[in-house]
Amino acid sequence: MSVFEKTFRERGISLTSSRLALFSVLEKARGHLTVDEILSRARKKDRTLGLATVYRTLNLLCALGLIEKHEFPNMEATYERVSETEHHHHHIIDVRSGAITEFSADELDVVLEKIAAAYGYKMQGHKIEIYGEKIILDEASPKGKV
Amino acid sequence: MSVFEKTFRERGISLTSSRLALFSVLEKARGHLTVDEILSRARKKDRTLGLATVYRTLNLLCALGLIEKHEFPNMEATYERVSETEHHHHHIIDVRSGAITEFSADELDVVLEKIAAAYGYKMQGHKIEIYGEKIILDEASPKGKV
DNA sequence: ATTGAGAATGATAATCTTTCTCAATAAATA
DNA sequence: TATTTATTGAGAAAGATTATCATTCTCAAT
Repeated sequence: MSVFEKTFRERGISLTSSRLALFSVLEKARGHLTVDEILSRARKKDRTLGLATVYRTLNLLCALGLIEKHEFPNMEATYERVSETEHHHHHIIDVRSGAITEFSADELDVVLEKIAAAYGYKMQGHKIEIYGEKIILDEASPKGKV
Repeated sequence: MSVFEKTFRERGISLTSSRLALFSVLEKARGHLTVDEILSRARKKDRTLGLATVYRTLNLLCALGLIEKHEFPNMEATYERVSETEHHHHHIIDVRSGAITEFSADELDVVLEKIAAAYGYKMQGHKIEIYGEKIILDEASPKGKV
């Protein structure tokens, strides 16, 4: 049984065919999915799935901590499964292409926790985004162009 | 002359009464302002100012690096003047109240730059958000409640 | 298996924020 | 001051998400 399904059962939340179709898409997917990608993939399993149900289910899964929503500037929102095995990760956003690269930086957690504490907060979560440009190893320069 | 005005002159960008009204609001304000707050404050100076112009000018000021846009989950977007004197800062978001606290952590910049470099990126900007709950110094506990 | 109460659904309307369109206006330059 | 061009305001439009509501489904108790 999938983790999503297990969580729903444990919590006594109804398992419907819409939800199972969405579980399958989200648990199977690698990386970030937009709402439309999620809808069209899930419709292959459940032909009548509606957009509102997708939003409702995504919100529910976020609230349960099973998926994460990502909103980067000038980009469509995306959703991603929270892995049980992999660490919490952060993102490098390519300012040119919008490409997303993930990285982990667990060593920063304690630093951020201390900062939070210094301001009287108990840290519950954090988010780091690096915006940058891909370094292109220049193939032209060596030729000595003026 | 204000920094905003100076920048516009240097770049040869038109100075209109709409823009001057908005400059005054943004340069004077402390902290984060929503679009509606900005519009209503600026309308006191320029009675006919339109919403579209507010958005256009905010986008322009963001592009020039004079203000920053902040978008936190489930909150209205806010804008904030980029200070010439203060450092770049980050945010602690109170998950209960939505209150925003600012902090600086320049020592993390170099760490993030290294991470970016390790992935082949030249860092151009970064954003750190800490989500947490305010620690309430409990006044009841010391009484020894069971 | 059947039932009944409540939860979930799909379709669509509504909402909210932001951008677009375009005729009218204002700014900058000569 | 005339001319050229950019900017403006108003409202339409777009895009994303949520609300509404009658219908359908789930699930525990029969």
